[in-house]
Parts: sequence; C-alpha cells; structure tokens
Amino acid sequence: MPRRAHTGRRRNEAAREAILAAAADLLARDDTAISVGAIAAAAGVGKQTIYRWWPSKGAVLLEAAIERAQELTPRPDTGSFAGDLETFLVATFETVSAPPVRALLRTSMAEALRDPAAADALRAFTLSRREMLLEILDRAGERGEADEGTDRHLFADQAFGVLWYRVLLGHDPLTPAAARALAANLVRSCGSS
Amino acid sequence: MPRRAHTGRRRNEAAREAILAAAADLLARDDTAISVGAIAAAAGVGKQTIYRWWPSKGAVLLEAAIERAQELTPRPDTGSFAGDLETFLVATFETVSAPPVRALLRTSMAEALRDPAAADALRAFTLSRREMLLEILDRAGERGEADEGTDRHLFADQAFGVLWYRVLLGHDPLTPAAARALAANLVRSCGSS
Amino acid sequence: MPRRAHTGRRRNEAAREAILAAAADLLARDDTAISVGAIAAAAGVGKQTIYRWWPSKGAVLLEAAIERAQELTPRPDTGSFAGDLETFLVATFETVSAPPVRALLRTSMAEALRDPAAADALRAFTLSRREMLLEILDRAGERGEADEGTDRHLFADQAFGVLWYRVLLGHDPLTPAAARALAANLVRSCGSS
Amino acid sequence: MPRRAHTGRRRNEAAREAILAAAADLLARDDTAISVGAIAAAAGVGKQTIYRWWPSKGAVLLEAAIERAQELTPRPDTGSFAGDLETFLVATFETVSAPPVRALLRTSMAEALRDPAAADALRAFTLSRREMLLEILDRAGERGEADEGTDRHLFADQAFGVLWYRVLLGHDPLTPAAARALAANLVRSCGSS
DNA sequence: ACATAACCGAGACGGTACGTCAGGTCTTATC
DNA sequence: GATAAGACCTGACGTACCGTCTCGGTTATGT
Repeated sequence: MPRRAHTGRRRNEAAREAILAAAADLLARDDTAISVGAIAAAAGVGKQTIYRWWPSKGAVLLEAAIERAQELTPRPDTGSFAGDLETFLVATFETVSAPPVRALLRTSMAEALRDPAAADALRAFTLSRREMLLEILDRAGERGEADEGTDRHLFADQAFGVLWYRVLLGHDPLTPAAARALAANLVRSCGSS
Repeated sequence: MPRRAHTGRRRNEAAREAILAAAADLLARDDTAISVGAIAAAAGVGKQTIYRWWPSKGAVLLEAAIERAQELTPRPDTGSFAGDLETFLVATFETVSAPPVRALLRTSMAEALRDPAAADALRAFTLSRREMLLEILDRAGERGEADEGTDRHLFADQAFGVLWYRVLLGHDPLTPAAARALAANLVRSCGSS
Repeated sequence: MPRRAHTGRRRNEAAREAILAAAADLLARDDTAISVGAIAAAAGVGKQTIYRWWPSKGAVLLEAAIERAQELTPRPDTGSFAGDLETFLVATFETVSAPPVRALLRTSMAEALRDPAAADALRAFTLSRREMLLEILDRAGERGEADEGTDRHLFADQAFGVLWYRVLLGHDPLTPAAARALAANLVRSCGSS
Repeated sequence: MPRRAHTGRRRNEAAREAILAAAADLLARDDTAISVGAIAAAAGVGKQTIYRWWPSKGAVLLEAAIERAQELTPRPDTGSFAGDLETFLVATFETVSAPPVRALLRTSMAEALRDPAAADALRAFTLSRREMLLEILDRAGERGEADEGTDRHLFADQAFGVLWYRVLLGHDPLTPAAARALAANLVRSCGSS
C-alpha cells in the first residue's frame, strides 16, 4: 500500500525512444548478432537502463520490430472477398519482401526461439496481424462469399504460413504473383461451393 | 570415460556417431542453449573433433536433427491424390507434434537463422521433404487429378508453411483434423476446375 | 520508512546524524563492501543527501569512524613518563583490539587508500591522536624524564606503527603485554642516557 | 583417480609472465583503480586466463608486487648488530621511498584489505621479510649483543610498523636519518643492559 | 619393425557478450 | 530550497561459450 503514488525521477521517455530506435536500426541491418551493449551504445544509454525496463535483449528487439511493423498496416475494403484478400496479401508480401523488413522478421523469430519473453511479444504481434486478416474473412462471411464452416485458424495459418516459410527458409521469393495465386487458392477453399 | 578406441589416421566413425547421438539427445530436450562443450562432453569427445568435421555448432545440430528426421518418412500411395495428400500430412503433423521433434525443429530453425552453414543444411533438408510432397502432386497430375497449371512451389509452401508456422508460433496445435482440412483445401486449389 | 520530517531550506541535522550512525553501524560489521546505497537506505535518506554534504563514500565512512573513535580518548596523567605512556598504550591497544574497532580501522584505511578525501580525513584524525601521545612526551621532557634531542616524529611513528601494523597485517594480536613492552622500549629510547 | 597425469594443453608460462609483468607495470603507476580487464589487455591475454589461475584481482596484483619486491633483498653482515640493523633499515627505507615501490605497497595493502586471498599473499610476503630481519637479531643474540629475553615479534613490528605507517599515512618521509635513528632505538631496546 | 602421419581426448588460449553491481549525477514531487 | 525516491550514465565485475591452438598419446599405413 504505497503512501504516495510515486516519488523520484520518472522514466525518461527520450531514452526509451532512443533505445527502440537504435534497436530498430540494428535490426534493419542484417547483422545476425546484435548485442545489448551495441544497442545501448547506439542509443547513448547505459546497459542498465535497458535491463531496467526490458526483461531481455529479445524483448527489446521485438518491441522495436513490432513498433516499426505496426506502421505498415493495410486495411483494404474493395467490396469483394477476393479483392480484399488479394489487396491485403499483395501489400503484405511487398512490405515483407523488402530486405530490411525481412531481416527484421528473421531476427525477431531468432530471438523468439531463444527467449520466452520475446516469444510472447512475437505471438502477440502475429495475433494482431491475424485478426486483421480474419476481419476480411468475417466480412466475406457476412456477405455470403465465404462458407460459414470455414476453419478460420487454418485460413490464417495458410496465409501467414506461406509468408513466414518464405521469409525463413527462402526457397522462393515473396512475389505479387504468388500473393495473387495464394489469395485465389484461399478464396476457393472458403467457397460456399 | 573414453571407451571408444582411437583409430589413428582415418576418421573415427564411432566418434562421429557419438557426436550426432549426443547432439540429437540435447536437441530433444528443450534446452534452448546447447554448447559445443556440452555436446563434446556428452559424446566423450574433444571439441576439436567436432570442429574438424563440421564448420559450426549449428551444422552439427542440424545434421543430427536431419538424421533423426529422415527416419520418419511417409511415402504414401493410396491411389488417389486426396488420399495420398491426407495420409502424408496427417503422418507428418503427427510426427512433428511430438514434443521432442517439435523442439528439434525449433532449435534447428534457431540455428539456421544465425549460422549460414546451418541454414544451408536446413534448406537442403526441407528441399528433400518438398520433393516428397511434390511427387504426390506430380503423380496426381499424371492421373489428371490435378491441374497442370498448378503452382508447385506455392502448393508445397502452403503445406509446409502451415506446419512450420504452427511449430514456430504455436497459435494452434498440429492436429490430424487440421491436416485433413489442409489436405482438402490443397486438393481443391489444384482442382482441374 | 521516512520518520524524520523534511526540513526544507536549512541543512537537516537529523539526516546528518542518521547517515553517520548508519555508516558507523555498517563499519562495525566486517563487511568489506559498504555501498552508498546501503548507507542511504539504512539511514532512511536519499543518496543525494549524502553527496550534498560529503565528497565521496570514503569521506562519510571516515567521518563516521572518527566520530566513534573520538569517544575513546585516554588522557592519562600518572605523574611519570613511563606510567603515562603505558596507560595510554594499554588503553589504546585494548580499544583497538575489539573486533568492531579493528574492522573500523581496517575499512577506514581501505577507503583512505583509494579516495584522497578519505585520506585527508584519516590523516587529520591520526594527527590528532599523535598530538595526544606527544603531549605525554612533552610533559616528560619538561620533567626531565626524556631527552630533549628525541625525534618526536619517530617516537609517535614507533607507537602507532606497531598499532596499525598489527591491525592491518595481523601477524600478532594487540595484547596488554605488548603495549607494556612497547612502552618500556619507547621510554628507554627517549632516555636522557 | 586420473588414469593419466595430465592431458590437454599445459599452462602457458609466457601468459603467466605477461600477466604479472602487466600487473606490476600498472601497480607502479599510482592509478588507484586497476581493473582485471586492464591487466588482461596490457598483457594481451583474455580475462578468463587470469581468473583461471588466480582467485581474484588482488591475488594477481600481490603476486606481481611480491615478485618485484623479492629482487630487492638486502642481507647485510657487517659483524655488529648495530651495523647490520642500520644497513638493513637504511636500504629498506631507501627502496621503499621510491615512488613506484611506495605505490606498489599502498595498492597491495588496499587489495589485501578487501580480498582475503590477497591478504594471505601479503601476509606470506611480510612474514618472509620479517624473517630476514629476525636473522639479524638472532645473530646478535648469538654474539651476546642482544638480550635473550627480547620480544622478537615486537622487535620486528617496531621496524616494519614505522615503515608501513609512513608509507600508508605519509605523515613523514622514509629518510635515511630516520632509518638510522630507528636502528639505534631498536638496538637500545634489545640491549643486555 | 619401425617411422610417419592423421586422428583422438583434454583442456588452455584470446576473445566477445552476458547480466549484475556500485559510484556519483540528475530529476521529480513533496514537505 | 532541502529532501526521499529513484532513474540515469559509466565502467568493472566474474561467467559462459566461441572457435583455435597445443599437448601427449593411439593406431593404421608405408617402407
């Protein structure tokens, strides 16, 4: 039961932003090894200031990655399921095929695979992206363009699965053509035959 | 506890096997941090013996992972595209949903994301799995069950994309039901309309 | 647990005392590592309040040490040089052989060796103790019990040298017998042969 | 029960020497703050190599200090107690009054006061110096120049006490005149009156 | 049969990064 | 305007691994 709400110096917002900006910069480079010391130095900040506010390196990197990624949010409304889906996927594939964004996703996943705190953050982020996609599906359902029995989870997994698979394994590039073909396949698989 | 004899002159096959076995054991545990020293100690081997034959830690881990994974290879031939695909996916999902295999895939990806040598190995492995799947598609094409214009790459990416996405992000489990639904979707998307 | 009131404007004497008391407490324990944060917390004081009034950690510790030590000041006057000296040394040795006082001297020296401000304080303190001892010598000189040509500095150094040497190196304990033997030696070395 | 006496690479003697040399160099400078990293860097050595062989920074510094100090060993034999003692003390005072040696002693003591391992090393070193001095006293006893009842510990403490006191507190310098006066006092205090 | 040479285990080496700790400074709300 | 709280930058701490190197020793081969 704190007698006062708060005493002492408050969190320095400038430091927080400098840290995330530095982290994002380093993420955009494809340096697979980013150290906490490097982030701190680039942000002009002590390491302890990072550890005071984030549980681990991965958590900082992911927060930085996500903050960047939030900006690039297509919310298409073309009137048709096929149109919305194609627009969403083409835009998303295009964004992600840019090397810095690709590097950002790859490093984010690498961190998430070692660090539970980072994994939570990544899961929260991907969940938000899934919801955007599922809005499109739900709208289509309301218009009768998609079967009601469609497995929504699988629908999202097929879309994002292709995305992540190509980003991580790199067997094929994320082309607009692939986005369109994928959109068509997904529409067909939801079709109220 | 050096029980293996030195061989001198030629590569000691027993050491190689002990290393891969130790690596596989450690991979199956979900210890996110596996060190070369730990592998060497578990194998009763000097670190240099590892570095003599593999370029990096990731390469050892992936070779071990792949060797394990090769054993679990379904090559179904039920006579129909839908049957083959469903059998393949159900079996694959089942295998991968076992926690040790899941850990193995996750750690393999983590290594591949940091270590180019490991990335190459993982790419080679996934390529071999893709070919198995594409055999099924090609057989279907010969029987006229699949459209000739089907994008083979996208077909494989959709299947393995869902698999890896669920293994890495864990939003949903790899259930047989999901495998069956995915198989149905894929058959439909290859359908000679 | 801030029980003391803020005073505003003028220096808070209660805070000063709480700081020195906390420092003295920590000094008496043989914890070789005393942090400013620990002193501040024990005193219920902000770190800045310490740094506002003292130049460094060592300076606080030494001021606390000296304040404690001032209390234990024998000023013997037995009438004879030998008597005064023996009384002084026996009392001093006894005081210093108590573990908390020993710890206090050892920590004080440790701080003085790293921190010029602390060194100054320690020098000032030891100087005051030397003057007490030299009073005894001077009185003896006036009575004709000590040679006028005696090296006063060396006289003091021999006495306090043994004290500090035993406190710091610990080859031998500070026994009353040693104090008496030392007193006898010193008297002899000042003897108007 | 080791089947072999030793396997693996042996300790690198060059590294050991480089570390002690670097430590001695840094000790001679009056930098009160010497870090393990600095020693390692100056020696061209990894920090771990220091921690592998010494329990603490203080232990390294003291070993370096002692190794240097061992070189400067007066073993006088003038035939008389007074001559031997004066020669020993004058030489010792002269050595120690050199600023680098003074710095070395001060830093050694500072380390010993914080670090038990360093304290042990310093105690062992001072013990060896005491024995040298006591040899002189014992030889004098054999010749009948010193009383048999002399307190040998106190004798040594008086000599080294003055030395350390002046090095650590610095009230007075370590002059040859002081050494001679001290020698005279000590001879008198052992006198078989 | 004996020298040679590649291999082996062990483990020390120079490094890089880790996550923690403390010193001394600065900032904020409160008295 | 001094205070308690506490965030800040700095820099050292001691540890964990990396990938390389150097030992003494083991065996298959080549003479």
